Amino acid sequence: MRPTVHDLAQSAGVSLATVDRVLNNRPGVKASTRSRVEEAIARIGFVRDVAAANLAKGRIYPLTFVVPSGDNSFMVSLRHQIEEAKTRSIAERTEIVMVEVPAFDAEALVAALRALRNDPPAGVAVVAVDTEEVRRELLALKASGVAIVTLVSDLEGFDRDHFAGVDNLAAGRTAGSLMARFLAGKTGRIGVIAGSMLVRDHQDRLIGFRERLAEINPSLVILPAEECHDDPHRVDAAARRLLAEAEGLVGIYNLGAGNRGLIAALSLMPSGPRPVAIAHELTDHTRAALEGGVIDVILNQDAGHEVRAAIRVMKAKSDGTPVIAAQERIRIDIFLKDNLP
Amino acid sequence: MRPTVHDLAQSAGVSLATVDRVLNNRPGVKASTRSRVEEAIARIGFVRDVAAANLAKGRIYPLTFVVPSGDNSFMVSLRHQIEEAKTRSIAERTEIVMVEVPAFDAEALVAALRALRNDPPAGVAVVAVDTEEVRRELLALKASGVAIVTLVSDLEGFDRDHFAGVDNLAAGRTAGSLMARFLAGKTGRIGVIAGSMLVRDHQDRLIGFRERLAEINPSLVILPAEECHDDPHRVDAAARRLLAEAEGLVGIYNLGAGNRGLIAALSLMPSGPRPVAIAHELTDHTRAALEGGVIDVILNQDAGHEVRAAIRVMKAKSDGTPVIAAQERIRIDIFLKDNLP
DNA sequence: CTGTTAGCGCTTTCAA
DNA sequence: TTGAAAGCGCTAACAG
Repeated sequence: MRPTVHDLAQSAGVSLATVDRVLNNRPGVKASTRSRVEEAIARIGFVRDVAAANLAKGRIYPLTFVVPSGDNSFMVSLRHQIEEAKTRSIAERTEIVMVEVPAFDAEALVAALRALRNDPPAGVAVVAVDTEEVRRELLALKASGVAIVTLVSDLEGFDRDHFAGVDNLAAGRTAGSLMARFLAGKTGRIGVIAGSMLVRDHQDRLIGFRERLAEINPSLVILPAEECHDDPHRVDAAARRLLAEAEGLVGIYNLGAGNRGLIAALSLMPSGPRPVAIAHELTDHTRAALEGGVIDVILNQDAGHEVRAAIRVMKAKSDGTPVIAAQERIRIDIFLKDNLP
Repeated sequence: MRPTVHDLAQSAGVSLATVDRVLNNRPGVKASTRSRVEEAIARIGFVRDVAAANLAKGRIYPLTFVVPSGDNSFMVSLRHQIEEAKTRSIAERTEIVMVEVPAFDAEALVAALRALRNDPPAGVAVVAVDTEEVRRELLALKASGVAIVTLVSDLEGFDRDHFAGVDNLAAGRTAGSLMARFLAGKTGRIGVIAGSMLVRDHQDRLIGFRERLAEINPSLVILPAEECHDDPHRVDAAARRLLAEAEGLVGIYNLGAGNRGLIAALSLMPSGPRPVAIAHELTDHTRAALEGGVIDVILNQDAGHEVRAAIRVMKAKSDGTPVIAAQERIRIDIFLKDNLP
């Protein structure tokens, strides 16, 4: 039988209450008594039963997700996954609140975070815009004991508890590799469509893409990125322009959202060889485009995994429990039409 | 406050014991009383607290993994992950036993499974060889209430509770796609190395690979698969033969284990264009080969994920709790040197 | 067939 | 600074 608090109390020659005080390092224990208990813990190999502790405490984990509003497919799916997680709240002892703020709006984000100060949750998961103010606000929360998880987009050099998202530089490099390999030495122009170069993820993807493409096949000409703000209409227009104007457009990479526009433009092309098309995020639209051969590769981050990982990490951090690092790492999924889930 | 058994008992006008009986559908409750309680459950929205139940029951989940012995890197890593899981046993209330049986040895497997009959665990996860006897043995365990999870390799049409592994037909198709796309219309010969054509996984991979390659570029000639029984030395020899003999060997696919042999053979090639090389399972060796450009693509199944999924599913099945399907699905990971974890 | 009562391992008043 | 005792939500004897 694994030792319990009773065994521990007996073994240390103190009462249950004292054991509990030491275990939860609460004040009011003489240093000598404390060390006597700690010694006993080591001696009998006591490991505290978190489930029992949570039961006794009636503990639930109040967790807040702060995410962008708007109808970008990926964010829609992220929010959907948060709703799904709410479904599991009773079983997982969580109480999840989702706060939506306008995308790319630092002030709104700051306000939302500040509002959490009054009644701080156990953890905050946030799709962060990177400004000084945002960092300050998150730091303040962290200082008051809130576990901070950055979601999807990380804050460079910021001491969050965890990042639940992918390495976008690596994602860009992966796109570059696949583009170059699929073109196998061919030369020509590559069109790039981005959301906004003000967002870190997109910057990183572009940098990685260019780097890798240049490494493998420097003869390819990468056209300047078209910023379409994740808007399908603008993506559509930009893609048409690229396809019509660029002589020898052999590849096209949409590193942002708005794939519906890309798919529409590609689908309208006259038959004949299509450029290699690579985009991000698996949605109903991109899945259909992959299956139909309109898009060749989809790079994906699993929103469900991100949300579940964020929750597990916030809970773990909030009670000092270890996390399984490999489990919480978010992969850069590469989907061809052949390995769709 | 969420309703408890007390509320339920009161609301149904019965005692705690009766509530408990219907909750765990134990016998000895009049049908009318039972329905009265069930009604109350629905009325007040009672959801049972599994953690508290487990505490009261002192419940632990005895789980048995039956896996092949031998030094194939993937199986080594699978066993390592099982050991890792043991590490978490106290927290997860599991008691994990790992039984090793010689690879591909149906009789030994049957014997190992039969031995579980005396004291059946809550769940069995097994890397199964597909024979009638094995199926019969697993069915018998299932009939006595044991949750059955097939690991890595599934049993076609068998009613297991879950399969924790990848779709190998899809994996083969993915390999075929990548091979064809990387070769971009080039013609030539493709060498294939397999472990054993008696194993379902390998059959499936080969079928998928051929199919897909033929669809995309029928001019490629796929050489007959060399069966090397996952042995690095034999793989090495086979690869050398292929590289030396085959005029215009443009690609090589190892769908089995023994990648050390493949890597050795490729590394010894005179400089000049190498064939596109695709293999399975990310290990220290294949990682280094990817990084060094010796291998182009590694398809992977995450052994850690498989083990964790198997455990979660066995626990869930064993107490009738739902599983999060998307979380337990094992992906076909595609690794290039750019997106290594 | 149904109910009473004493726990599971830990926390939390309330006294001392 | 310490301890005794009641209780978290559920289960399990043991009586009736």
